[in-house]
Amino acid sequence: MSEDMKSRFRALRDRIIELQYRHLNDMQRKAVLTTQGPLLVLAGAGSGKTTVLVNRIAHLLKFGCAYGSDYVPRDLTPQDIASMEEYIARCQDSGAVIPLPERIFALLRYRVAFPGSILAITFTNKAAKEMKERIVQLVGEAAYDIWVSTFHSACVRILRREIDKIGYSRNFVIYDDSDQLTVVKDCIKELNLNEKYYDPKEIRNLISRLKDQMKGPREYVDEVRGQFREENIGRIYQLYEAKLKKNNALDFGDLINKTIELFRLRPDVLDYYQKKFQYILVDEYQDTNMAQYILIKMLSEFHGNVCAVGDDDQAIYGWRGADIRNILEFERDFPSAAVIKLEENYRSSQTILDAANSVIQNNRGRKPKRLWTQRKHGDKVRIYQAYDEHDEAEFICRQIKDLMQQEGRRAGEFAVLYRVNAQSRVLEEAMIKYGIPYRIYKGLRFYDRKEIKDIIAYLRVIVNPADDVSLKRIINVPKRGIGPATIEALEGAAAEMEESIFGVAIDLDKNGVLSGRAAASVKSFVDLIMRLIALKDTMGIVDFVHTVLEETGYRSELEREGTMDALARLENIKEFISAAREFEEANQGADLVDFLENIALVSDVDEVGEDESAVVLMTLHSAKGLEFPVVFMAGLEEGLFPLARAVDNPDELEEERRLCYVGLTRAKQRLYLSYARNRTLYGGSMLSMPSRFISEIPEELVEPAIGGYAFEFGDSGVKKGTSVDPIVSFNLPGKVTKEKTGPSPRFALGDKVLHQRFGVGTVVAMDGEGADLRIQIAFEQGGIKKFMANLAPLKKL
DNA sequence: CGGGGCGCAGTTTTT
DNA sequence: CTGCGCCCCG
Repeated sequence: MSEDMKSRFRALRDRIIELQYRHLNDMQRKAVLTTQGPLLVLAGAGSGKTTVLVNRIAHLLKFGCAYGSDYVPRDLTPQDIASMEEYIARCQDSGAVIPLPERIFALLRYRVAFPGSILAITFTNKAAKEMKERIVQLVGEAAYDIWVSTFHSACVRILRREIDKIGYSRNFVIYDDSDQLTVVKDCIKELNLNEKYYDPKEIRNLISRLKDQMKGPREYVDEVRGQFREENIGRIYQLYEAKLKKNNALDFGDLINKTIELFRLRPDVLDYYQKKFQYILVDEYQDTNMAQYILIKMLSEFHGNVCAVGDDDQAIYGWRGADIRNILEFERDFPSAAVIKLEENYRSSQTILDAANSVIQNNRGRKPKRLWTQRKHGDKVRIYQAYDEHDEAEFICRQIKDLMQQEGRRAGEFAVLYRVNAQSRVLEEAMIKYGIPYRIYKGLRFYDRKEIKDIIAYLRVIVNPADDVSLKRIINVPKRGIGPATIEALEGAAAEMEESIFGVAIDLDKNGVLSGRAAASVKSFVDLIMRLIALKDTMGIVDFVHTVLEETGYRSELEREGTMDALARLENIKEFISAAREFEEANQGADLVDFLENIALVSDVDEVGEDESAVVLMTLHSAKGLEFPVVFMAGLEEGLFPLARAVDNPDELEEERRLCYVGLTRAKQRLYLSYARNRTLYGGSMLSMPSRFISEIPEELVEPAIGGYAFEFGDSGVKKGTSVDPIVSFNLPGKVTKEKTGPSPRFALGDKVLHQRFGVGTVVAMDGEGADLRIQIAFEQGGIKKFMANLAPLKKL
């Protein structure tokens, strides 16, 4: 075969492969076709990164490493060249992707990937599921063997097979953060420390963060040597680790760290997985922590094909241990990495993107990016200055109603985003008042409910009787006469004998730890558990859950209670059972261990944003990854967003700004930003300045929303003379006219005043002067309220 | 052991 | 203003 023909073939091959991805933009296509070596895809918001990931995986399965390679099939004929040319011509004429003729397809493929050699990591199970579905659409059933999962699921999958090699039993249970908290509390108690000085939540979080950085108790203690309190925390951590180990339990951090430990201790195991995973893809790379980075680094060592996709501007989980340096330093960590930026946005109007670009530009230490779109500029960003949070909420509701009426929008097209969950209540009340269907998406997980945790604890004990934490939870639920003293005796004996509580309880006859009535109660509990253990493999999961509920008396107890609360719990249990049924149907042959694992790792019982008929209310964090035609961002006030505690910490402030960026880029068509001058939060009221993020948006991109109170942007949240200029300045015709924003009327103590909202009242206190005059008014109805005299809609009577 | 009262804290939460 | 955790009393 002539060199000429070879190079002709390569050129045609590459051209044909490119044509397969003509529906992608140039950068997306490049990301799909760059299969060899490390690759960082910086995917801006709405830039189609999932499309890239999915197509990339499909491409690996279909064409392997053909593109750009030297490979030329041996049996290539001049005829083939001709038909390749003809195919290209046909494609170009039709403008569509014509199915590849069999022969050409065969010529193009080179070292195609096995599904089992691809590992695709996502951050949520939902994302994993969606990705898998989309891959199935492209390549069919081959997709089932691809490892598309979260870090945690992938690690569990490995550990279930191999963890016995590092001294755990393979039926380990997974502790979620509330289990962690229980253990931490136990530790504090056991060490005779005071929960006042050793806040369990704080310590739980610290332990998690340490694990994210792969720091064990030893490393921590070394670090804090000489600091009394920290040393004690180190002791708590140490004990915590011992307890988990003893209970044969792993927490979320362990899932990653034990996998790393396994790989370090057993090079043969590492070798197997390194060779297995020829291609590794990591989505949301900006949210990875150090341990996860190390894991990826280890796994990719052999083949070196890591594709990290993410957006440093959307890194909003630093407080959860995510380390933004992972994405910023990818090129250093993976030398010779290619970097591709996806900046074309398919979601928002240019105006919205410009606003988002302007805000995020104020962050240092980011990868320069600028989102753009081929779409129209669209509407300006509307800003509403509300008198207070009620006014703000009502504005949002009025606006939603108007848009539904005038533009025929459905409720599902709107999202209201806020910084803290506490903001949702007022919004919710307004939604009710205006008769707008809404859904609040709260982080409250279904599985966190007491009754569900109880059932789960039963199931865990049945699977793993060494699980003291779960055992203690249910040993006396429902009441069966095993009080705190009894439990303490069992626990003490267990510690002494280096046994689990259940291990002690099962041997009461021999060890004589208890006697009399307590012993009898414990014995019957042990019998109950033994009976259930014997039954667990004789029936399906759903039947077994029913059996547990009957045998333990849990259900009858609730039925007996008969209160509203008990009924709600029974409802939740029903829901749990239907979740179990769903799981059973979707996973034929899965056992109880699998089910429990699913519970621990999968939180989203109900899907977000699937409901077309309701406005969705959620925090900015929860909104990540979603999009809505109309977005309201509420509470853009200094002190709330950015949060007060973030303003004097540059890193935290930047994270707040990224959060703002995430919020802005959720909007497809319309974007509203609002803030309240008077906000009551947590019982205390505060006077707030508009968020600096508002003033970071150029004036020409914004306009005041109708009906707001006049505002002048000299009062931007940032002091004059700092980097942010007070840029927006206009007055609105609206509820409040200029006279009311000018020099405040001279109020005196005892004056009767009329407030637009609260009606008639009497001035009872004054503080400050001029524009800063604060005034307290006792209303005839509604009590005493505080105002800024020159802002409040007040009239002297 | 359960309920009521008190005191206190109170970002964000993919696993 | 909530929600909870804890303590005390019946």
